[in-house]
Amino acid sequence: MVKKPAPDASRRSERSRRAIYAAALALVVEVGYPKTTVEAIAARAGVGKQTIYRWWPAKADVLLEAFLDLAEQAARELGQEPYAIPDTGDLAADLRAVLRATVDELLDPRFEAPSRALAAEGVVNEQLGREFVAKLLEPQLQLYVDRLRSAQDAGHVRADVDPRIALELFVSPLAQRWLQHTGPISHAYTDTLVDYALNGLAPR
Amino acid sequence: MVKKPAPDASRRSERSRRAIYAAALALVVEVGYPKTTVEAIAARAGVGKQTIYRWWPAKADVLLEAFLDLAEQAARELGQEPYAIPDTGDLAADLRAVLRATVDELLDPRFEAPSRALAAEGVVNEQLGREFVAKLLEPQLQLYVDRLRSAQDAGHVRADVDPRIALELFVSPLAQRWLQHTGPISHAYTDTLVDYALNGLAPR
Amino acid sequence: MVKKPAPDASRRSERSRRAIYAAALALVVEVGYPKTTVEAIAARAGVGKQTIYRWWPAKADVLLEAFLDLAEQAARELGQEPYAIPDTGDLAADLRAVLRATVDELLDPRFEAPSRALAAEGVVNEQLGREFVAKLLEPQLQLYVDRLRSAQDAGHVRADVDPRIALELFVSPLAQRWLQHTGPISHAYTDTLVDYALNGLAPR
Amino acid sequence: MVKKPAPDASRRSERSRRAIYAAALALVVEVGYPKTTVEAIAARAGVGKQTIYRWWPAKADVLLEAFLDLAEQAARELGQEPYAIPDTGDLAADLRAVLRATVDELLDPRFEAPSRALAAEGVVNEQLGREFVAKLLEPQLQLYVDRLRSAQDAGHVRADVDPRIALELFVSPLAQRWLQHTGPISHAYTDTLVDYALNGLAPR
DNA sequence: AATTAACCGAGACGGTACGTCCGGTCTTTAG
DNA sequence: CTAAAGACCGGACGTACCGTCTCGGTTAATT
Repeated sequence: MVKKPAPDASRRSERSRRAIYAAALALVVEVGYPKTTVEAIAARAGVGKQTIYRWWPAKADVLLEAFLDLAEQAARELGQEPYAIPDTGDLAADLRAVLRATVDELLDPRFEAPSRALAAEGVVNEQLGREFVAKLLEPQLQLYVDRLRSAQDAGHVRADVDPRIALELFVSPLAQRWLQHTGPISHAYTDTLVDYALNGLAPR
Repeated sequence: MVKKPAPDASRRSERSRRAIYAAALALVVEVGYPKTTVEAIAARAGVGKQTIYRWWPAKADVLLEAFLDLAEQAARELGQEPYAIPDTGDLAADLRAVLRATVDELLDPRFEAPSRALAAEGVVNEQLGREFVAKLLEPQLQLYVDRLRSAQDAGHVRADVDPRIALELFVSPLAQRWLQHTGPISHAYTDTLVDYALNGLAPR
Repeated sequence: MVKKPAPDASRRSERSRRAIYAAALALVVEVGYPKTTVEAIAARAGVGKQTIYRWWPAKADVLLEAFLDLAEQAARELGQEPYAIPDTGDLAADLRAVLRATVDELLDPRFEAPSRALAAEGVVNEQLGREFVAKLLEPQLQLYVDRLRSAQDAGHVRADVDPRIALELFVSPLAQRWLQHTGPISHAYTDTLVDYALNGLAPR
Repeated sequence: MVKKPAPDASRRSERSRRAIYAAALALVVEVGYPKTTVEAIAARAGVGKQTIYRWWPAKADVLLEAFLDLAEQAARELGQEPYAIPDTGDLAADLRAVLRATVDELLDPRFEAPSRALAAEGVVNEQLGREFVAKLLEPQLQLYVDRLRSAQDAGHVRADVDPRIALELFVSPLAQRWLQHTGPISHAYTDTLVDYALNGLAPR
């Protein structure tokens, strides 16, 4: 086993890192993931190829980091308290609101191409998939867990329900429609999901 | 736009076609989808590259056809009346049974690699994705639609529920866990899904 | 040891071969040997890089073949009986004539760049050097051997002289001046060489 | 034209300079000239790359200096009065002696790799070639000029002979055989050269 | 003794070319 | 005419070095 002598991260060029993120995201949007080449990212970023290979093992990892950065940045721009589902006491309304926001994001072309690309790569490349889930998806799902627990405390959801599974009744159908084109996604659709699923969770 | 003068399908070599299916599936299992090259498929199948390009536009289409063939063959082997969900009158039991069977199939390594590969390609390649869904996924989902409608007729499911959406409460969570590695899949898990979701669909 | 499965020479593209020769020679003349890259040769010849690597192991070998081809072609153009030193009976005159012709060739820019490049590579790359000598240099030196032997038969050169060594008295000084820039080369210079050296070979 | 502000030679690290010479020579011997990289020289010498680029414009110049240093050092070790051909009154014997010594040096592996490398580079890189000739070759050739003039004074060589050309009858054949592998070199060979050539220069 | 200026080892950087691999096309030979 | 074989053009891959640059850290010479 030959290990590279890990480069000195403290001397890393911030400028290059940002340029690479931007180039990678732009190219994925413009020409799609498979036609996005490391060479093109380097050229567009005005960077040597080695600078990419020095810091990332593969194209997918570049894109993952770039996307995480984008998501973080977007979150920072958007809201002060970005990491929570509203808790107005009305669980159905809160879920409808957050799912509608998710629909909007999934339809935003700025996000669609790169996140679709990452999801695809994650399906086939398990290591990347797990990182994608751990860093991006799971934290968001955790918000649902929190909100559902709060609803359980308020007696709006059966106490024996596992929130980590319950949330999938809302989230997974949307995810599948989006990922696999198994159907259109819209506010009406997510509203319906909330309607159907919440009944199953409510106390008898 | 230059169209190729479609080759004469009647003179196509059945032997080559089967060899190509076998080689494609074997390679996807052995080295994964991205490292499965048309060249390797041709070599392994003992076939000229042109024979592949003559009949399929791209690697993904070869694999799709190969997989459809595999699925059909497997169904035929299994024998029974393949295209239906049992209808014992007990909707919950029937759904649990069919979902458990799905779990088993998803965990079968013979199917896992190629179907994962196709799903991934379908995420990013919309045209292929739609074909994958239309030819493989949707027919199976339709079985759920049928079974749910039957349950509606028997009064076990609210009449105003759209079965095409309702089925996603059972199917999509499983699909997402499998596709995105967001959690383990098991019989217990799908049983729980049926439990949670069915409550929401039952008449009050 | 992994051997490539030798490509089928009978299917080789003559067109590509000639284009590669032309491109290689042109580039060596234009930008010099070290800046002549395989990539540039391929681009200029309108050829894939692999087509070069398929048939030649290295840049130097391409150039060697290209130059041999050029030399052969030039020889064919020039004379009907190209492979002989004139034998008028006057050894000194004959040697002067052939050396003057050599000087002219060495000063011809069409030949200078590539042959200098090959000579240089041959100095450092023994395998190539030997091939260069065997295919190009030695055949020419052999002509001197023949002419000197004829002179020995005529009694104009000492019988105990080894022609293969004797020829170096005329040829090597010129070669060294040209190769190593140790002095200017001209007709007067080679005439002087013939004058000095021939005395040493003449019978007492 | 932008000129670098010439570095302060008085503060130059002697230690680095010697380490670079040693590393350069060692690498040329071990892996050959073309595979000797500036990076490897720096690494082997335990020196930053910039330290090399600060003091030398190119790899070839490093090697030239290193070799000049080696030659000087070797000469100093040998002791005697290095810069002269013996003058015993017997020109033939003196030339045989010095050429035999040259043969020995050319066959010494310590010298062969670097001097061959320099000669090769000099063939193709005129600027370096001229420096190589001026600093190393020409001084040695001048010794022959001196010895031949002395022989002319003694009446052993025709007065109208140009010694600068005459010396090439002895030296160039040896040089060509060595440089271009056109034949083996040995004491017997150089003795023969002296025999053939000297006759041509002797007064009638 | 403190300051300053340069060299120094180290190595990241933007680049270029390497030699390999494969996509998709075209050509040849056999059946 | 199909099919196998495989050469072809094109172009991305990941690697190796190029020559430049920036970063602390010595080390001398100047204050």
